[in-house]
Amino acid sequence: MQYNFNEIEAKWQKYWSENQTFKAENQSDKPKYYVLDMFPYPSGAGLHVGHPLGYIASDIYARFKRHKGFNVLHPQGYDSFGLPAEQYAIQTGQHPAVTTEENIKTYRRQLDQIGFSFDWSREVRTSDPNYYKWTQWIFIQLFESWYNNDTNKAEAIETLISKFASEGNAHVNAVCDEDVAVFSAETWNNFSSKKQQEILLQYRLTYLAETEVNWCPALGTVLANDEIVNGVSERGGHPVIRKKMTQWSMRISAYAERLLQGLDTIDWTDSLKESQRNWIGKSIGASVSFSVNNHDEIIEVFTTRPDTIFGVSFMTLAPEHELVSQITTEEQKAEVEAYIEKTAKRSERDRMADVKTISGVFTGAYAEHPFSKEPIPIWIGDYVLAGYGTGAVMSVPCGDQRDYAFAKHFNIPIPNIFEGVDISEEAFSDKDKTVIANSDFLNGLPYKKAMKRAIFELEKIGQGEGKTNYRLRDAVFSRQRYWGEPFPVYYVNGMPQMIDKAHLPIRLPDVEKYLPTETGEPPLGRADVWAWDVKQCSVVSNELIDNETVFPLELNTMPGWAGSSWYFFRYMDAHNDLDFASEDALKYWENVDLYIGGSEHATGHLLYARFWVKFMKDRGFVGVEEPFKKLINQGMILGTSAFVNQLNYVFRYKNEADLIEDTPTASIYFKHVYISNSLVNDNSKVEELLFELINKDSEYKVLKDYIDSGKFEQKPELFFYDKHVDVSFVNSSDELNIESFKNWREEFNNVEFITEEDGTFKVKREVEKMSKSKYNVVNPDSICEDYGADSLRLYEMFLGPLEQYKPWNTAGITGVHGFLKKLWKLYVDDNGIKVTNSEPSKDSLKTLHKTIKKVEEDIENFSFNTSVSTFMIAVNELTAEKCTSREILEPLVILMSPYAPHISEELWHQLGHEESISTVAFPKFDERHLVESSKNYPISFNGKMRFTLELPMDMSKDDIEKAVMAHEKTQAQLEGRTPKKVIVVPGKIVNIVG
RNA sequence: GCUCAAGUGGCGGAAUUGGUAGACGCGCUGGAUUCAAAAUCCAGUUCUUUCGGGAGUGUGGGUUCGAUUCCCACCUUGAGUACCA
Repeated sequence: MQYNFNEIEAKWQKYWSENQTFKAENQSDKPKYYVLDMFPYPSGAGLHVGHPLGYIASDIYARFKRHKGFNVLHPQGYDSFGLPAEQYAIQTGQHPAVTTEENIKTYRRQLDQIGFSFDWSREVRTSDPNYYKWTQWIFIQLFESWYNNDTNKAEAIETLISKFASEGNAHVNAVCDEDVAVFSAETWNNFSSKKQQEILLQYRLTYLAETEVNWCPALGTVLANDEIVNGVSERGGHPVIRKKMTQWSMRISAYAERLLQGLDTIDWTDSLKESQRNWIGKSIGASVSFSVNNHDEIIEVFTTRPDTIFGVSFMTLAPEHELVSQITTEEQKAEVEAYIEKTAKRSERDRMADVKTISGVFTGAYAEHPFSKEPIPIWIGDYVLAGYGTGAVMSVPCGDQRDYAFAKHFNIPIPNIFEGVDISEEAFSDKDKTVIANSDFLNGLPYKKAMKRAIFELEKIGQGEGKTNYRLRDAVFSRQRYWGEPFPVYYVNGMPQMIDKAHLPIRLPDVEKYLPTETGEPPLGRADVWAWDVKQCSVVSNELIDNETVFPLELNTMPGWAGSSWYFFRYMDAHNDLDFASEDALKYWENVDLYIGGSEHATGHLLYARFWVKFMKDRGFVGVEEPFKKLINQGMILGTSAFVNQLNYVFRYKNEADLIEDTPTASIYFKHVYISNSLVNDNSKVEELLFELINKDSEYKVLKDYIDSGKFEQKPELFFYDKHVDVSFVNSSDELNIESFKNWREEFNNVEFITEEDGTFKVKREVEKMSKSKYNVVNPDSICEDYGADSLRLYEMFLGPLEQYKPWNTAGITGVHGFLKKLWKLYVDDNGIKVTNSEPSKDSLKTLHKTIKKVEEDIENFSFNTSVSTFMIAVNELTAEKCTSREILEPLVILMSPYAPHISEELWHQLGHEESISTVAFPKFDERHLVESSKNYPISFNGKMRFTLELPMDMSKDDIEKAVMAHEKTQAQLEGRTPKKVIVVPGKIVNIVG
């Protein structure tokens, strides 16, 4: 019987699906284990071989845990809201729901053929109204909550309202907007309802605010900072400008400290935790208020070095700082305005690229030093960022290199306040070695003490206090898109109102076009039926808006991370209509034990999900503080792109007089000539071939004309332009199939090739991200067809460590495929199964138990690549031993089943079992089988002598000493010296000392 | 600049409480089988050599009887982040 993988795989995939083999129950006697993949966005291009890497890893782990007796939840779903479907809809007019549905079908088919053990009965889709109903519900809960700093958790907004009604807001310690006015209980109660709502909005965990956003005119939407790369949009590369808009925001800053602390409780990689820590950006210091001379204004700054307060010799404000216009003197006005205008023109990019240039302007105003009362000149400079801290700094040139450079540049004095430190060349910022001098009450104090004292004194005079600052800022939650969750919000007198839970979901309305409206409103502005009738409690036509019972609905939609911030809870109870998940299900599954996905979500999804979970915990909706206990980042599988070298000749003009518009060169660009990669370095040969071509073909006469004109240097310079070629036209020796390439597209029909002498044409190779546009995509479908899903699974694991980035190379798959054939032959021959009940040999028992031990360790450590090698060795050894013993071969096939489930399941049934292999217990490792009879002990003697001595394995320490001593005695006799003393060191080594 | 990760044959990569470096696979070489090819099987494959051996895990030091593994400095590559006061 042959190893017919296609037949076997189809058979068992059908079996698993029909028998619901991997359906997880919400209660069980077994311990629970939750293995989750980051769910995919179903793109139109389908899966390539890079996508399943993480899924294969998590599937191996999930299957392993089932063998180990766990009740495993291993679900999958789709993050199906997103920009690509919308872009496609804009171009084609197709409803995103339709294309999304099609893409999901492709994904499902491709996932199924790889044989994952997903429980598809729990599938979720973020764009499904039954799912986003609960996304909307969570949004409402955020709206109905505020963050109480006293209890350090989120509370229902009603508790805040009753506090306001009974005592005002003076003693309320909440995370809120900075500009909240103080009011008494009486004033509160006399406020109009609208005024009350306005104030409450300043406290809610999601709130409307006028925010400066990154507006991308081409996409008609707002982008998050992490969606902008180098000043242009990540998708499409369109320019991005700053614009003010009223947007929903999430008060994630309330959770900054808990998000930071929580990192210590979870098992994530250090690098990932580090990037979250950096993103949160905690710094401890003080805020200090400086009064401005001759003005009422106060400038507040944040500093991490209050101990250097006596070193302040100037202040710097960001050019965008709101006080700049008020404090600037008449004389300086023109200069300051010119500077502000100049910096506003510079793009973020320019400002970043040009860190070294120092620029700034004096405002003419002076602030007063809180202690010395000396006047301090106030400058503006673009090295101070409006977005961080208060947008103003107290500049201490002796202690901060940027302040130092600024002071040097503008000849501002640099007072030294450090004991025994030379600051003539650069600033001194080593906190540990700091001793303060020339600083009144801080003299002689080291950094930490000086800092405490400074804060104490500042508080005493009411001009400052200790403060912790976070870089993490509130997250904008509105998107001007169509294909996202609609907000369950309507507006009465401009104030947002939440729609009651009973009427959710608020479904996406139909629109004619998916573009923003002509007036710049989001696409939902095009909807005709998009108003809320508070009497009927339903969405009605816009025409009925009457300011009494029918009101306009929110036009924005939620961002991509809304649906992905809580989906792991929905899998626990995916079909619940009454709740996002039942209490029992939440209590049983708790949180994700193992989460596998890419590291690109380090500061996006992974931070937002943690934020939402903490909020849901505070409000009692869930019982866990962190969503993902353990997290593994799988690396990416890269593609090996192929390029043809397109010729490009550049001619340099001889005489300046001939230059056209100062361009020193003229170039000819040979669209139709490609040159084999191994020839590109041989210029003389290229020229020879090319000139041959010129004489032959009139199309290249222009080159001849150039040369004959005499205006140019004799020798043109040669450049090559790389052009992507579909990798399917290239064989493993980098040779291009010229015919296929010519037929690929019309423009290539008549191209010329400069080939090797043997007529072959070599392409250039480069490793890049796998992508449709780079024509380097390898499709898993064809791999499954040619080698089978088990081969694909094993090979993806075998490629290298899970976390690493590695290029795909289809050639290598023959190795693991050959191994599977060997495995098959070990069990089955032409007459069917050949496994017998014969007694296993010692050697085969040893092979088996060695394999059990290694594979179990590997899975626990996620070193799946070395397991595959271990299997190969085991099968080679058992084949060599002609092992047919059931006692060996049955456990072996269980070991294999997480990695290669189809072949294992088939062999398991051939061995006469009825039940699925996935329910069988993992083989137990027995150390006794590994015990060797003897072992080579390395013996060393003061580094001068070294030999090995073969001794029985089960010898005691004393016996080893005796044996080595005996050996040493004979050795010493032979060499005519006195024997040395022998000491056995715990471990593998024996030392002999003099 | 800072933070993190990593440098081992032609290639992907094994090997750490410090103990025979290069497992396993690809590729390559030779052989068997075949009319031939594919497939399969067997042997070899770090470099070097006067066939005794010698060198060898990015570079230079150090600790150790012994270092791919630990320490110091440097170089290179990748990732993240960026004027964070």
